[in-house]
Amino acid sequence: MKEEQKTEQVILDAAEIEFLDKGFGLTKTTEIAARAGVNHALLHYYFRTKENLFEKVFEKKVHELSDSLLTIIGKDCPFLDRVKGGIEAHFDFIASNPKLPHFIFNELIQNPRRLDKCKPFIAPVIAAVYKTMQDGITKAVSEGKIRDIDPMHLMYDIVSMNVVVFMMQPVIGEVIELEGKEYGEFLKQRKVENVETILSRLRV
Amino acid sequence: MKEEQKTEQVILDAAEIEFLDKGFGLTKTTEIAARAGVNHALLHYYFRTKENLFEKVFEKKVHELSDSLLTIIGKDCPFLDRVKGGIEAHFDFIASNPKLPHFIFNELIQNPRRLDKCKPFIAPVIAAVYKTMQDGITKAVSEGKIRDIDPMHLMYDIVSMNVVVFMMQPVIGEVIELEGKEYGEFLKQRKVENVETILSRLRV
DNA sequence: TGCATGTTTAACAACGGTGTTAAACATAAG
DNA sequence: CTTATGTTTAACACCGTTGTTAAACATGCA
Repeated sequence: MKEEQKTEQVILDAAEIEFLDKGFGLTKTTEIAARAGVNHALLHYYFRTKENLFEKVFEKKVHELSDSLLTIIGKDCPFLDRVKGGIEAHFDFIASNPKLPHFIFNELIQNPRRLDKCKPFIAPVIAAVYKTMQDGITKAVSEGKIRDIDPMHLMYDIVSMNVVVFMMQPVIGEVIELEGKEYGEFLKQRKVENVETILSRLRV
Repeated sequence: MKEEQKTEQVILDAAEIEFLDKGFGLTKTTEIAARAGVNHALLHYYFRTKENLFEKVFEKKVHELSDSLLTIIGKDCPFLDRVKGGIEAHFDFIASNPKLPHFIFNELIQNPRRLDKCKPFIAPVIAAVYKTMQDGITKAVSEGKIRDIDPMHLMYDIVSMNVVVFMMQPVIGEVIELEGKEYGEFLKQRKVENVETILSRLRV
């Protein structure tokens, strides 16, 4: 029975890699099985359909992505420091999961029906982040520490800056080398730049 | 012969819509034919293969997207005004072609071989924008009008802010209504916010 | 020992998508 | 009128993918 769970997990791990790479529509169950080092009949034995298997992976990934928004609200400290920490934490998360945003966007575009299933647990997270930010902003503004900003726009600013870096990585990776920079070095600079840009927007 | 070109164009237009929506892998040639109001045999008569048809569409789209970078360099005027105009023009372009960035990224991820074919005409555009920006920045910095910034980062900042708005539209569209805002209104605000954020980053 | 469960093997059915072909038809141009 | 070309119809071959099934095997547990 331990063996049983282990195999299921091996298949799930393989499926995660394949789905994240190619999306639902272009992933072949046979290749998942091959990656898992397992017969393709066994995959159907455990999950019956590709759709079932996908949903398990997808839900997990949606949770990971929406939870990542929570990293934007960091520890309790002066607002600007908090935003800085939040941006950096979020940046690091995306750096560790570079394919995640594109994967989620793509699946939701390709099959909007999935949106209904995950809206219930995305919405509260956004609402929570929104509220926490709102409080922080109101306080910091009243203290004259920052300029006013709609929390939704601040979230968009942060997510935009952090996400695009990694979405464009496969495309720009080689081109950037033409400029003589290592891509790793560029990423480091980019993190600093993202923080600096958002903070500039906030500073009075 | 006029008829001939017209039909070819009708097919290309239909293909463009389908490919932009679903990507190469998930688009069916039969559906392209159906949308074009044309028999599916005729499609093969004109283009022989799905791949051929796709390449025609893809090249056109890559050109559109890379050329859009040129809109960032607007008319000749004080640097900050120029950047403002550039951001707005770029924003408007993406607004008119909201599916374009995701489409291009997706195809290049799915089939990196395509990158080689379009790198030759993307690279010069980036280089041109880079150089023009570099000149503008150097001058404005020496006049004490802006803080220094790497042109590549400035490009990234602008593209990031503008692109994500429309990439997340299908996902966030409904959620944002919960906040009581019209999405159209949100977009208008977003355009202002993008300009403001970038300009804040530049101002001394 | 024997049973239950996990796993493999191998073959198969069903389906859908790509691309081909041949025959018929429409129509404009010579 | 005749020919060339664009177009439709309908049928087809080919292939890959999903999902199923039956039989055999391995292994641990009763």
